[in-house]
Amino acid sequence: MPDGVATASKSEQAYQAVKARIVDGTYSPGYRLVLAKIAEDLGVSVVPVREAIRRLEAEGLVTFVRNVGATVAGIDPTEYLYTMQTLSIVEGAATALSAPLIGPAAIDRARAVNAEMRDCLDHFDPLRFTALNQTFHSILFESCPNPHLLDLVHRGWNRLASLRSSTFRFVPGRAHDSVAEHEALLQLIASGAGADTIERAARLHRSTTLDAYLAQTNH
Amino acid sequence: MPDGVATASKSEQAYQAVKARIVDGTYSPGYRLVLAKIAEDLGVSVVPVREAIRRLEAEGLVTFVRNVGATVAGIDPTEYLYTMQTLSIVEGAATALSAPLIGPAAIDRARAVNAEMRDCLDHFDPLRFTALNQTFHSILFESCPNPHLLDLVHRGWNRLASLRSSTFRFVPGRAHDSVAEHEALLQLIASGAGADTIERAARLHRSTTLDAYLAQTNH
DNA sequence: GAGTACGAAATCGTATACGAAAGAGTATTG
DNA sequence: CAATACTCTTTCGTATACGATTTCGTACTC
Repeated sequence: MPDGVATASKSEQAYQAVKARIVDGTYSPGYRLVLAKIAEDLGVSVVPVREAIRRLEAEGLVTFVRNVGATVAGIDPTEYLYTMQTLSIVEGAATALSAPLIGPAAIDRARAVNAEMRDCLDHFDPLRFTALNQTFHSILFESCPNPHLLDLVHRGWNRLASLRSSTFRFVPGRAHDSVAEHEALLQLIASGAGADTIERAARLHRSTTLDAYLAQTNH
Repeated sequence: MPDGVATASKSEQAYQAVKARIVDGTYSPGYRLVLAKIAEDLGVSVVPVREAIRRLEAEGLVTFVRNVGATVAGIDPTEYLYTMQTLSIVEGAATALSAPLIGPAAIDRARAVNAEMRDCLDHFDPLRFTALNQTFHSILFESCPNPHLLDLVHRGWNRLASLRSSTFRFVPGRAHDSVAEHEALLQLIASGAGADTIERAARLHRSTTLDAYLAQTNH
């Protein structure tokens, strides 16, 4: 036993490392992922790297073509639309299932996060706004008792994270609406509204973001 | 070039082969999947088999523990519930998105399939009933224009197929209701009902099946 | 000059081999 | 007799090596 903590497998290390580089934008969409090169960079052999890449492919973060190679998944607007639509569906449902299990403390936390988001609008801090936005939504859906559904939500967010770094542009007007919608959503949850109502509101919130994106790019 | 058709990779072959054996019940839940043994059976080495197993793990068909091995995924009622619930959500949405794109011809086909299902009830042919049921639902959601969502639906069905072979018991009463619900669903779609209405109906249909299962096992 | 055929380089796909971890069974000791 | 330590077996994890496939550059021909 080299140390106290359980050492992650090489394959897992490679997965985490490559995923991190994709999500944070070091490897931007279209970047060619050469197995041998990544293996050398990480100090492991190609076999675990290959496994990591295929996992990332399954999550939609990379595109893999047989006998040709892997590239960081692209960003075409159609893909973005489909991903957002799917996320709106699964996240809406996850939020609705979470709602009855969200305690007053979590609601307060979410409200505080949303207040910070409002501040970010005044100080124009899009990066922090985006990070807080993810935190806010996490609070709402993390209590979802269905782990499969929760996993789908996480995958959707990851996918978007990799796309966002290059395509998402902060739209002040939309961001303002977003904060207001968040508050409305919290009130719905606090008031013990029905699952259908909450699901509809959560889904609408995301759909509206999608519409804003489309209006911005596709005119 | 060995032959005209594109030859599948060993890894893909292994994936298909093991998946088929799980879905058709040759490998039932709990079955221990030893890499070396499968590799020998399929006439390939362990590397592609390992890749196949990990893909199946990502789809929820097998459980994998590091340094211990893989087993065909279990069937505990909680898992079943979560899977069905998730499927009801994504399939409901996929069906709603499909609805406007389903032509009269497809509706007729679906109606014919449903009629055959009714026959199966008279002749008591649960196996064929189950197969037809899948065909029926496929017709409804296959037109879904969102490929990500469609993929989630397929994964859900696969997952259930592997569980069903050992847990699902055919319940005549429920099956009868099911046929009636199918007809109602078709009428909704044919009448051009709104997406919300169709989604709700499709989801309810699956939830009811889930309830029937729970009533049967969890008393 | 454009298009095609050929060959070399790059990269992936998979087999083989060996080291590492976990589990089972057994001997030993209190 | 129970508990523990130890070894042996099984199986996985990963490195290395080599064959297969694709791609790109270059020369050749029409």
